[in-house]
Amino acid sequence: MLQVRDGKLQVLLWQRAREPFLGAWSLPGGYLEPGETLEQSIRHHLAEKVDVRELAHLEQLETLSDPARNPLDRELATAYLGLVPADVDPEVPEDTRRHSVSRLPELAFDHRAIVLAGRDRLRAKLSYTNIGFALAPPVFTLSELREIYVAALGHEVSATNLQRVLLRRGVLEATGEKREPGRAGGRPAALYRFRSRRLEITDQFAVLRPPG
Amino acid sequence: MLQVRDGKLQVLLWQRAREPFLGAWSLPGGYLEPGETLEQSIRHHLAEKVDVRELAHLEQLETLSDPARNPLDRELATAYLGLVPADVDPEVPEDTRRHSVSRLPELAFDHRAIVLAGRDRLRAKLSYTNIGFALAPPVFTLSELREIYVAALGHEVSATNLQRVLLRRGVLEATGEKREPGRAGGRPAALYRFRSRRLEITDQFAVLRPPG
DNA sequence: TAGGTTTACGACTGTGGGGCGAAAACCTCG
DNA sequence: CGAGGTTTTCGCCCCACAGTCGTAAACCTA
Repeated sequence: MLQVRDGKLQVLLWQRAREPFLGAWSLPGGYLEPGETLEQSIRHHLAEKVDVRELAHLEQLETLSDPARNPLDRELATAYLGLVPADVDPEVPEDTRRHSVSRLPELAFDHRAIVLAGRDRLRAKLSYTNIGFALAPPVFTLSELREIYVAALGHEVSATNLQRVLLRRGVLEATGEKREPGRAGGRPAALYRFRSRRLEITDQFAVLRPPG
Repeated sequence: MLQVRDGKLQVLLWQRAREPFLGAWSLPGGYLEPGETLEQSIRHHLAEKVDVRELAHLEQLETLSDPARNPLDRELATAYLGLVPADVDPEVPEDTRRHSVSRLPELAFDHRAIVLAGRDRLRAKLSYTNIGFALAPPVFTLSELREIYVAALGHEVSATNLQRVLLRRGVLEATGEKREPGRAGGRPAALYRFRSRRLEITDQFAVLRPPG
């Protein structure tokens, strides 16, 4: 479960309560119950830690099958990527915390690789889909959106380009309102929202398109 | 297992020998053995049907978990996409055949959706990676490569653009040789090969690149 | 040697991302 | 109430690169 907070991309982790890797930080999850789909299982286990209704996007990453990934027992795991908007701040239990993805502690199992794979998937999709809707609040200014992109992508982003690209593709639309001219002075910023809150591919890959 | 043959994108199917879906066409596969990774299991089950050494590329697609996907029993399945170059023509057993992806018969389980997902994954990666190496023979002319792309993508492709794009990206390199001026007359075509035979991303997604 | 066929390659066009600087719209302070 | 500072917005120019087209090259057959 990734989220942008305090200008950093963070991941929700909790401390394992049993062997193997007792006490180590790990991704939330658990065993699949009979009659459940994997997605239902993810939501179900996540609901024990946080408010799942805030989950704006959930997609499957990969199924790990290395026989040695669990030293005690043979175990398969299917990893999912979940995204939560930057403005939600749900309470979490004592054993659960958010960690910056750029400075992860030691993680149990192959969870470090999973987190990095999720980060990379997110970065790629930020460029060619509207997936930003799952990281941004319902309405926002362009500079707020820029900060979210900077945190998630890990490099500078030009506000000018961001606006041009997302508007041209029809990803964003102006609400018509302006942010209350707050504390710091400066021109009041226009408010935008994502036109759709479902994943859509907005940049058909560059080359070899069908003619016409 | 996808392959371009006779100008069409084809998929390897076999007829099920037991319930459920007895007699229906289905994707090759089988149960995971203890100590195996999923990829080893795929190769192992595929080897019973065809020569696995010809498999130029293999990647995981998705894990299916709908409890109703198998009417008789609860069963998870992890789908893989395998690619075979157009020039290999391995013998297959009696119960196994290749079908055009654009005209699939009734398939067992959710296998139809898997085949279409594999096709779509292939089409996307043809545009932004060098994955063509897994569909093309070791050396080829540009028009041969064009036909492969046309079959896989399902629409016309300009040979001029294909050459420019793949050469500029450094995906292709000329062998220096020319095809034997064969039967039909015309200028003899230069031969090319893929510079690498491992999957590489060659088109970093269009937008919001790091500055510099 | 003329005509047909296939391949190769150059020139031109258009789309869209990236950079930059000026203008707009607010604040605060003197 | 105006000057100066800050933040946002917008227009202009550049350029990389995909897409189109037309012509030249290099082979065949008759």
